[in-house]
Amino acid sequence: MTNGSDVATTIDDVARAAGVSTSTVSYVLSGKRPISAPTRQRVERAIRDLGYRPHAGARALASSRTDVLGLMAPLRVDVNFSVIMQFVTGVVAAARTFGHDVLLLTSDEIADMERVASGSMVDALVMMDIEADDPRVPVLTGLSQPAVLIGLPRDPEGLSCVDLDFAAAGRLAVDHLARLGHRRIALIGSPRAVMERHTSYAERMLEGFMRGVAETGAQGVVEACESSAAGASDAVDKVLARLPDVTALVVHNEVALPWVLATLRERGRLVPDDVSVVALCPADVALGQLLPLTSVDLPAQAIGELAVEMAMARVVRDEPAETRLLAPQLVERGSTAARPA
Amino acid sequence: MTNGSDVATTIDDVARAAGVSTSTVSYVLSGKRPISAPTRQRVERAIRDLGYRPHAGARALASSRTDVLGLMAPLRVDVNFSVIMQFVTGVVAAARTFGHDVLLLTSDEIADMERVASGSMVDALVMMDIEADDPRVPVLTGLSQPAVLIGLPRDPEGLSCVDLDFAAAGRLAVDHLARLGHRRIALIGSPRAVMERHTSYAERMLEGFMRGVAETGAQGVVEACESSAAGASDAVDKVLARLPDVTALVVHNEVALPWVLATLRERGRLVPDDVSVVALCPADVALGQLLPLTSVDLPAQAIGELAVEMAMARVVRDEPAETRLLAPQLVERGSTAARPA
DNA sequence: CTGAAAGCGCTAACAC
DNA sequence: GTGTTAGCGCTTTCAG
Repeated sequence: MTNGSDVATTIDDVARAAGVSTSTVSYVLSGKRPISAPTRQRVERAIRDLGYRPHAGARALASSRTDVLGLMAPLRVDVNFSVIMQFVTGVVAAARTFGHDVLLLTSDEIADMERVASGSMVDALVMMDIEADDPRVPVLTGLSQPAVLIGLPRDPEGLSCVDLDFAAAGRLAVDHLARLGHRRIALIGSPRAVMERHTSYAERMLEGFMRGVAETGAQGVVEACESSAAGASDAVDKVLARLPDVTALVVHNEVALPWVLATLRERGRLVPDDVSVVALCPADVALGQLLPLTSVDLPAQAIGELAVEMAMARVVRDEPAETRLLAPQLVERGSTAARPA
Repeated sequence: MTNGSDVATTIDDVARAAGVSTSTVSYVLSGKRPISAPTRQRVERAIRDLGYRPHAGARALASSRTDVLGLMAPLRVDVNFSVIMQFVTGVVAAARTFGHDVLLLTSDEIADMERVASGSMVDALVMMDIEADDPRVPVLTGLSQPAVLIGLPRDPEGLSCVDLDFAAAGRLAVDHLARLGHRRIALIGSPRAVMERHTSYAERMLEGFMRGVAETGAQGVVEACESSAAGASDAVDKVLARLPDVTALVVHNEVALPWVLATLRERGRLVPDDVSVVALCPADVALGQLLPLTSVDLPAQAIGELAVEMAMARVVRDEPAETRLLAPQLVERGSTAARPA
């Protein structure tokens, strides 16, 4: 008897059916005050029998909590859909474990952010694809909901941040290669557009790479890389032109990865015999290549989950903002070897 | 003076500031009754000055409209994140043009669907990844919100459906190849898991392909294909074993595409000289390969947009359900040629 | 063209 | 351990 009609059953219907007051029903639902076992059972019975569902809007109005999380995942040029989706997946899954749903925004417009926040549609916001001087950050600070940034702006202004420690990741990749004896190392990085808008992760990765080559005394070159077959072979060729005896590549571009490898083969450079390759990408991408790649893992899904946990900590327990940079992990899988003689 | 404090300004504040009644403010906002120019301006001024935003929950409670669209995009095994994201993008963008936001569900659980619908969190639902006998469909029918399926179940039960006409797409690919003289054609399709759960698009594609080979009197073989380098080369090798003199391939697997092409090269089969390839995928994927591929376009984003339009038509204008299958379009790009002598 | 006021369905004091 | 009730902020009759 789950209410076939079109007028939804209300909390009062339940109360009447269970022979209790509305507040009692509310309290068995929220658990915010003790209810005797018998009443609780009568109420639960009535809820089931009537197929009762609290009205989200009414609840939000009365409690000023929406149980919805806003996720801003701007789909800018050259972002990798597949990786974004991994973040999103992590966010949605984690949100559900906190009883929250996710409102998805795919623009990077401040206006959208404000609409959702000031309109009280969400309890908190998670923002992806943060730039060094992201204009959203100062606005975010003024909102009444807490926000978590996936990425690290130059000035977090007291907001929570979470991300892979890309600077450490860049270093880690270089250090691994240096330890294998490599002295000429190239970074095949993000598309130019990503760099030009000063995307947080790309800049930090670059910084870590540069510091790595500097401190190991290696010779390093950097090439941006568009996310296409043409862009990848272009980048590889430029590297080979600038550093003909390059023996190691760090690749930070999931889409280009297959094409980078294909181009290397075409140019007669064997991996890992002639040239070692370290990828910075989600593990499944590294594993899905023809030759499983040694990689620094980008735990996109885990970062998404963490972002939600940090957001909920602020919503529920009113904890202070914090910044968490995950230590990178390198897994050897066979695309790296000692420098050729 | 956009209200720095933490208590949000209400419609009453605006009314007071503008020297009108609350209903007048409400009506300038909704446009549901004529307002004289002077009052309208006073109200709009007050709204701007106070930085007023209607409370979404209150509005939903009073009007029983949420201006939110539910999108169920189940992340099942072997779905292609990148393609899903294209659908999602289309849905979100289109929703915004109707003044709606999007609540994203990534599970395929009926319970989640019912929660957001019965809890009045959404005005309508859009469901992706529909199976032939999808258990969500009968439940959907009983909800008070309209739903649009992206895909085509065996029995739509009066729900709106929209999708590429995959059967026609399969036929179109085969017909194109047959016209070029090809007589032995293979379909490299979706991963086994996708077929096994009777995913709507995969089954219809297969059906179109089969009908195509049957009616053109060609010889056809079909291989499932896992979405990895290994899976792709495996599928290609199986095809070559079963049909050594195959001269044409239809590939319906975005992720495997690069690896299929790589494997063909490794086996010494040149595209399009020895073997023609037609891909069924979004245009950008076909264009992003080393050799731009002749393809039947999967207009994922456009389908997402259409789904929203159909949903809104039902919400706003209460139009009846309809099924729309988009006619496939084939674009020649150089991966297909006449059958070799 | 504008106002007054009755809810929408729920939560959270405040009572007992 | 339970009930009563005053809002939460908005929409929408009903009146004028």
